[in-house]
Amino acid sequence: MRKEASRATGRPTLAEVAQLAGVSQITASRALRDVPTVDPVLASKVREASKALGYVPNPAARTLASARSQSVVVLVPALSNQLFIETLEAIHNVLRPRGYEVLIGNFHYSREEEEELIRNYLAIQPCGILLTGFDRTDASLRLLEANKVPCVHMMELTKADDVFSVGFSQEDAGAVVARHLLAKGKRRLAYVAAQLDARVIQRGEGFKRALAEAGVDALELAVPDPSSVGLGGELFDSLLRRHPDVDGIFFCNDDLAHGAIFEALRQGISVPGRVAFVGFNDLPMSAHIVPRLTSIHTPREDVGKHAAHLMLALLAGAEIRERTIDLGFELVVRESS
Amino acid sequence: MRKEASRATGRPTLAEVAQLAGVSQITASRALRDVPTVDPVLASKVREASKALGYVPNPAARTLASARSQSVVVLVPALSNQLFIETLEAIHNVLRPRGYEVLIGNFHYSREEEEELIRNYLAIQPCGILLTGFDRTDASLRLLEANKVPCVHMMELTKADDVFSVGFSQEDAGAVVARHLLAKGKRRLAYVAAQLDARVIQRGEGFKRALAEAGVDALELAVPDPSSVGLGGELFDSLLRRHPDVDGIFFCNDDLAHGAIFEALRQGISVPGRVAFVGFNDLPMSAHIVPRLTSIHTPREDVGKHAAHLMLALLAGAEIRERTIDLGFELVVRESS
DNA sequence: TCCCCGTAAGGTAGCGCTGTCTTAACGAAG
DNA sequence: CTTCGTTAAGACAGCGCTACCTTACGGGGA
Repeated sequence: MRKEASRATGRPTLAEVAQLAGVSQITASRALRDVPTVDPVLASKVREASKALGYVPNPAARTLASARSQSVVVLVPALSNQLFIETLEAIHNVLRPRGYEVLIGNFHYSREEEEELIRNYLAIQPCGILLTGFDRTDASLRLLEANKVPCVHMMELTKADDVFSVGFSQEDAGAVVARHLLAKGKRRLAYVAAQLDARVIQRGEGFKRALAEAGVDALELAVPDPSSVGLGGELFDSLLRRHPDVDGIFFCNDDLAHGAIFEALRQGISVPGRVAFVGFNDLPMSAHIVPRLTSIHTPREDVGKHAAHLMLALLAGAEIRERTIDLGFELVVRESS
Repeated sequence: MRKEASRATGRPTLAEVAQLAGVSQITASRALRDVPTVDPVLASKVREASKALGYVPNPAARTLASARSQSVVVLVPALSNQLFIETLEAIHNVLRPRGYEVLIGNFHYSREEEEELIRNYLAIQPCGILLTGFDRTDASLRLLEANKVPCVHMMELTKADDVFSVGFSQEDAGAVVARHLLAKGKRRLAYVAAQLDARVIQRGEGFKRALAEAGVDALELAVPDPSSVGLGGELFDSLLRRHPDVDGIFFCNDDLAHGAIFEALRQGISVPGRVAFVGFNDLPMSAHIVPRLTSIHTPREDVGKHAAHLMLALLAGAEIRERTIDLGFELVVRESS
């Protein structure tokens, strides 16, 4: 029986579980955390008692005592992009069933905002952080370093082997698009981009490098504004005015490409007859739009899944052989090119 | 100076702030929480000391001591629907700057999964819960009741005045669409729906009721499958086969309508000439698709914003006069009807 | 036979904060 | 001048859990 301290939550505590199981509190604690030094017989007694009482551990007490929460923070640059939603969902599906809380931070493509989020989230003593890409402020890096929180980087890869990353080569994807458009006989090619984050720039680099290797010049129209369907139409229109002879466009994401398709339809411009379009990410809509959009299919769910599993391995203190997981990408050729 | 207990986090604690400010620990605690019984002079001393040390409160300790966390749980039926993303973003923008953690639970349109989430999230002793709609299991209701967590319901409204809700009338929105299509001279009208949650059904009821009042029969094609662009095309196609004379369709959301527009374009069916389309939610793409889609614009950001503010008022113990906040909706007429 | 050491269980003492009760101080009323 | 009520500050005792250290026990080697 518990003493009637008015501040108690009323929920069963570890002490009650231990008492019912006839062991000490610390043994019950160890049994429920699967610490291997506990006699299996005692451990099962503890689990029975826990179930009988409907015991649920108090995360706050655990965090306070161990100076480490069961929360994993995930920082993404946007939620408006369906891409990251799918990654987050995959992360959730791995971590939640294993008792981890997933905290989402949206830094709106701002390094400063990301730094602020890191600063704030460190207060809750997360057991791990999943980050998007590698481009962040020095202060962010120092904070992460000083707090010794395991980090996994998503979406991009790196040569550095002291960091963990799960993703694919954005540059290679750009190059594949370039070669695809060249193979289709297109020669007057452009990269149209918005929201110029590191990955968007890498895609463009890969695209332009592959064109240069083929001896073809690349046009480019890149604006820092947030990406949107409407912007895609505008950018296509202004590119076309400046370069009426353009015959192939690589958009840095599908949203822009969708907007361009609508604009082309309005202007009566044939796609891919007069100009071919290629998008990036392969959002669900791209398979249905008229004309269906050729796009790079990115493994965003798998990125989330693998990143979460890598984090689990780090938390378990496992020896990691592969610090870089390249999940590749796939060019899905459809009607628009 | 702190004693060198190896288990300490190394971060400054409230005790150190209190010592530097020359007050007791509890006074420092009260000062930083803006408890009104603290002398303003002492309070400002405490705030200075806190800033000087770079003090950040430990949420776990606070939660353990007060038996209530600074976390607000938000339960939504889906993240794949852009609608809820915008609502979540608005909630974040209100609650995070005020020191609350926002925890997102996605119950995938499953009452059972929602119940499970409620059960699990109660373990962290959230200070409030934001819920979507009113349709949940009895066990869920009992859990919420028993734990005395303040709740705010989003998206739908209710007559019951012992609950807090922020949203708009889904039925009225359906009725407005019906009257709009009738005004356009359409007489062979259908409701096409997927993912039949309470709100989708309410929209259909409003639509059909308004048609009945005008003496017009309503066709209906409703499937429980998850909504998607592809499904919209399929549903439109099968409706058209069964009822080639249909001349106006209300889709339960924009995704379905977009898919139908693509399908119509493929089949060479004129929209709105032969059949008019109306969507629901007014996603960004609807203003750009060809033809631009008529839709009900729903105030999802405002729903999030107002729900969060209502929660803040509840947490502050304020007296709430308006327990129901009706934010309305707007029919945006475009080319498709 | 004794000692040492490895392993499993327990005792103890916090982690950092806040609820509750108590005390101190002060002005107003009798 | 005393008494009382009110407000502000502090003392104290946990909240529920786990890290750390200690103890108990048994087996193997000298």
